[in-house]
Amino acid sequence: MTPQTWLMKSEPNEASIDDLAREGRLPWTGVRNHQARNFMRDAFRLGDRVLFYHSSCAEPGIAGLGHVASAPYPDPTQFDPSSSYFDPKSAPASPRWLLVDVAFVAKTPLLSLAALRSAPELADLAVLQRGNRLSITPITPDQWRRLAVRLGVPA
DNA sequence: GCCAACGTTGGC
DNA sequence: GCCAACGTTGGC
Repeated sequence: MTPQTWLMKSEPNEASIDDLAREGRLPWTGVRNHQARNFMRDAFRLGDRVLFYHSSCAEPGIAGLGHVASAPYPDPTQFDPSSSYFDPKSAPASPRWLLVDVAFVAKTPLLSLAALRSAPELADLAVLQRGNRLSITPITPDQWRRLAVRLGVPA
């Protein structure tokens, strides 16, 4: 089966594409939204493509590529009282929050949010829809082909 | 800092 | 189950 593609938002002051490039792979900690968690739990497959999106920063946009590098497993920060992601309602026997590891593939020239919005052929991206706040959104195969052109990478 | 959008909480 | 209040996200 051909890999699916996901857009995953990260605040670069927490984890940037440069952090991922340096570390090679990172656990995608901190997802605390059921819909985003369910994507990782139910739909992610090893090797799926990840579009690494910088959010809540001076220049939001797609900053690089990765791939899904693990099966889903419990996010350890939910059990850590010193973590801002601590969830007192979660127990190790029945963890509420899962994550996957994401591996580095490549940095791309920043495809900024402004550039995404100004590309008519990308207007259907979920991340551009009014009111969207979801930190993980699916990218269709056709959307990926159009994005690859803009990113200057092979589809 | 502002604020639109949307999710969650909790009283009823 | 309804819904008002409140909290969070995230661009600007």
